[in-house]
Amino acid sequence: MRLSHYPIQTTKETPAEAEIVSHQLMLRAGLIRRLAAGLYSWLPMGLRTLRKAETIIREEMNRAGAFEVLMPVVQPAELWQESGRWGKYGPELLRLKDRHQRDFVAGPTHEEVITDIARRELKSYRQLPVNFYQVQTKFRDEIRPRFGVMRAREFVMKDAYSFHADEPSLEAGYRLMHETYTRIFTRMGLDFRAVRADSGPIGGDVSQEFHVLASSGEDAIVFSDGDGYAANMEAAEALAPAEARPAPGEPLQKVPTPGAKTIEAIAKLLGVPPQHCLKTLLVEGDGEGDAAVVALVIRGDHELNATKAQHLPGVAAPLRMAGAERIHQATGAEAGFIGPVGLKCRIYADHSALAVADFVCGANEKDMHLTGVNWDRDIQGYVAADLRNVVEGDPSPSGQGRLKLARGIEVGHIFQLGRKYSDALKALVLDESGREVTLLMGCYGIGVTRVVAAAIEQNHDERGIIWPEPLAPFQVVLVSLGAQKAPQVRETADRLYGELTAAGIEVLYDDRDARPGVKFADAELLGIPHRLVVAERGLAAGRLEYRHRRESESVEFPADEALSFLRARIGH
RNA sequence: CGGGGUGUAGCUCAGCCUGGUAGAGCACUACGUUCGGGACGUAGGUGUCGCAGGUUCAAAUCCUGUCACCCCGACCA
Repeated sequence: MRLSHYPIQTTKETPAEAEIVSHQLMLRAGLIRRLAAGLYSWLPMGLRTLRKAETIIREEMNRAGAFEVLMPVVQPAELWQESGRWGKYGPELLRLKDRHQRDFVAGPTHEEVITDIARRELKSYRQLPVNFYQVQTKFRDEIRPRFGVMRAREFVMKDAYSFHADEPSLEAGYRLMHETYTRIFTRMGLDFRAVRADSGPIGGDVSQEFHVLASSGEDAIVFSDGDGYAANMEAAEALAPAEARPAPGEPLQKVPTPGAKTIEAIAKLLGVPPQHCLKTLLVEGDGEGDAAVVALVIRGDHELNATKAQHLPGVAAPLRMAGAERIHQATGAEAGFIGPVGLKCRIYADHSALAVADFVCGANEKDMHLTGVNWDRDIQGYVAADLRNVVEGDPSPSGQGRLKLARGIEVGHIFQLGRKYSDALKALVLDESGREVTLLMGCYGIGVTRVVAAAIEQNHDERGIIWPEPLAPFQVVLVSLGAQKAPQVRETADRLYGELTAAGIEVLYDDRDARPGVKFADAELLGIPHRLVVAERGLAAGRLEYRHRRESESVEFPADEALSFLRARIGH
């Protein structure tokens, strides 16, 4: 492709709207343009990369025996009513009416449609297992779209759905997708981790997320340095401390703590470390009276894990903190002075909070705290639970090593759905003995547009993008310098362009009448892996210049060996 | 949804406080010089100052409303 005729506009200045580096670089390199909040157009250069990602995904899905389909973006409300999600899905679901006032949705995902296909097409266990996938546009009306295509409202997703007659088959299909995703992200040249995700009350290892590691990632992920354990923060288990709790050594005392509503303030005021202060969070319960709130007690230096909390019996899901009125009703005090002593509501205490003796907590009385508090002696009827986020250095739940924290960008999610949709939509097949059985389902997503952004987030420098080679829009950028006044430069570059292209190499030929600085800067901003420079200087000696985007020094080589030289570099 | 902020040329922004002929840089067009790391000169085109009302002799500027966009928050008492 000749750059002189390629519709692309790069900019030196960073657009004000872009906060993270991938968004900035995608705009500066002219890969995408914003149409409205969370809606982006892909321009030719950007689309080439998006297609590369799609192609890798398709090849690996096909290799795994999945079948590509294409389902409608617009879906009838009836299907969503049938699955129950019409009522449950919040404002993220874009609802539309057609001219006949019939309700439709812009599909945020396609479980309903694929299950409808399955119940029509699948009649016998002999047709199973089967995996259908598509690469298609989704719409989710995000509260706050941001970070460009990283969290857009409209985005391209590869979604796959597998159907099985029994659990072992579902598990095998799930494992196959795990392998397939690993192949996909490996082929893309990304540094990624598969982590356990929150699998809900069902339990078991049925949901995993694939994260591209990047310091700017929105998600906290956790992994062990001593074994294979990896999970996202929501799902990462905090073990109970191994050491036994010391015996009570102090009497229970009430002390005035005027205005000290935070752990930090109390720790400072009373001169105790935060881990000896326990904080009591009141959340809404799922009942009336004493069951209207639930108390959660964690150590002052720990954070509540909302996902864990909302799975506890008696806690309303989704988790909501109790309002000031509820807090007053349940404790007689206000937030900041709450403690577990004397509470009538259900009390859950985090394992690590239970290991503390002679601790400080709120007195359930304004401007008062208790010191020398002890479990069992002063508080009874509590239940031990895992309530907190793990912290760096916690022991690995699977036994070996300590936990480390990292940031990740979720680019894939695989899930054993079970019968949730097949039950609701009555997707059944006949088994070997002629009995009707409900299909088991797995679903597997990859955010294709997000993968592109994540690749940049992980691979860039101050000059621009550094594409992993499998995702680069072009493999080679061929730069001619001074072609206007040196005909042999133009001739050589033209000939090289023809030869390399004929050899099947994707070449972006910068034949523009621009100054060297402009050409180099654009080549680096665009992140093309291999750069070939044709200039009068080297050509006089019969030499060309090569440089990889990741390297800082160029190398020269004989001009007539260009093809073999490049082939060796590209591995083509 | 709550709080904060911004809307002026294709882009980045100044001008607004203190009302008086709409600006700079980048980008774009032409010509000339330049040519191995985002050149320079000359000339040129470019605007419903987000939109609607209001105040005023006069509004980008003041007032009211409205729309759009951005940021923070919406668990950590």
